[in-house]
Amino acid sequence: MARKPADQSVNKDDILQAAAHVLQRNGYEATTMKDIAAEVNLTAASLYHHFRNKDALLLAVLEAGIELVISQIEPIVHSTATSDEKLRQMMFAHIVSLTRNTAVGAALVFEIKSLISITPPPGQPVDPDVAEVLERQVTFIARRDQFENLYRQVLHEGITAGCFRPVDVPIFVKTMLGAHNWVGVWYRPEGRLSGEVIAGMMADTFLRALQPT
Amino acid sequence: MARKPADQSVNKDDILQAAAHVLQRNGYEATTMKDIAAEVNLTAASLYHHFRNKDALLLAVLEAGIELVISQIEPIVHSTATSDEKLRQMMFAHIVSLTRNTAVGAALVFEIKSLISITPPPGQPVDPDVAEVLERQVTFIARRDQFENLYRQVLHEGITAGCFRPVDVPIFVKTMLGAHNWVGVWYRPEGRLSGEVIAGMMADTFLRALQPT
DNA sequence: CTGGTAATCTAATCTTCATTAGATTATTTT
DNA sequence: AAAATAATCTAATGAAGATTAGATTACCAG
Repeated sequence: MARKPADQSVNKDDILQAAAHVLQRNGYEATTMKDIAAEVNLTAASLYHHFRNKDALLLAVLEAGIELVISQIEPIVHSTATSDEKLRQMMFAHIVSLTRNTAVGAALVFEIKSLISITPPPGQPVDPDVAEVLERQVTFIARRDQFENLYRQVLHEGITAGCFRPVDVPIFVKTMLGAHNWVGVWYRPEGRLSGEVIAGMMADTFLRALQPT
Repeated sequence: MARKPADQSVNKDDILQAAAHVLQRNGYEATTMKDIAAEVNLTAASLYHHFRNKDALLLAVLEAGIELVISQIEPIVHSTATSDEKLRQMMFAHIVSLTRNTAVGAALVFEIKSLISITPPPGQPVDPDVAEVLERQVTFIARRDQFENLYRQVLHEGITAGCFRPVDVPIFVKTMLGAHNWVGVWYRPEGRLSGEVIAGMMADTFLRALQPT
């Protein structure tokens, strides 16, 4: 009993998807390797063939999530649209993305903390595996900041252009992002409204809030 | 080595505070009874004198949190102020409260999921302890809904009065609450702005978004 | 004072994981 | 088709952590 035929064997991506699902359901600490493995019909031990350890797996989920979102938002920032159009598009894309992939969306919201609390062990000798995870963790946080910066840039740009009223940019962005992130938590595909409709409404909310008086 | 002198012995409230802190730091699953106990200079075993089990303790933290917030928001809803004044006061109070007690605030945001995932064991016989926790869990969720309803009420009221533009109330409320909840995550007392200033800005944001055109 | 109760402690117990070791078998390369 | 590699499995191992059992001691009511 060992290797399955090629077309049944899972790849990293399958595992990431599965992990994202389980993560959404249970949260990081409550998610066991066994749970994840079960989703793809493997045993827990098999996962170690694909990922160093549980932390590395989690991190991979988050990395994939943030990269996906960034890849959708970044082009908009560098487009030639006006600031308010840019912002609308960014919010729309971001929110729709979260509703499409609530698993990753919720993971992004909820698991950062687990992530942050992986502190380097007080002793001197650092296990290379741990070191790598630590490193990627830092990179991930940096990536999140870059993402937040995309919104900040557009805001600044718009304020300077007089297209938006002057607001405290960092606070306004946190306000928006909080609202957005939360969507990944409460949105249900079978709910009353589609992701697109919701995204439109929310974008409206924040754009109106920015209208110069 | 046993009972400490009365003035050094801890009460439930001390433990709740401690639990809230640790919870904020580590998240539910990663928080050990030992961690909590350590904050109040007890051993893990001693906590069981005060709480049935870990779930009951967590629940107590969340219950205290939501009750605190509701107690601050509810009177405003029933005051005689105009809808927009009410809403401003509600948001202000809510956000300030979250910045004052980030421990509980963050717990409220993050731990709902742990809470929700305590599903009744598939078998028939239900441990009375588990039953009680389950029951309180339902009550807690109901309480959260009631809280959300306070915001909905005021929104409706304001829209009917023509004081706010017509928005999709449920979505707008989720948008606001997402933004608010998130404050409990990023706010740092040593940060650039005070809780009050932040609360004011955020309230502004949403009130402008509601202005009839 | 003396018994009763409350609050703690220490020392198990019992599970639940993550992770590792050591096979086993499918695919691919040569 | 033999050798190398990849993907799995089963069966440990080990540690962490919740919970329980059984003292022990402080404080209070009579």
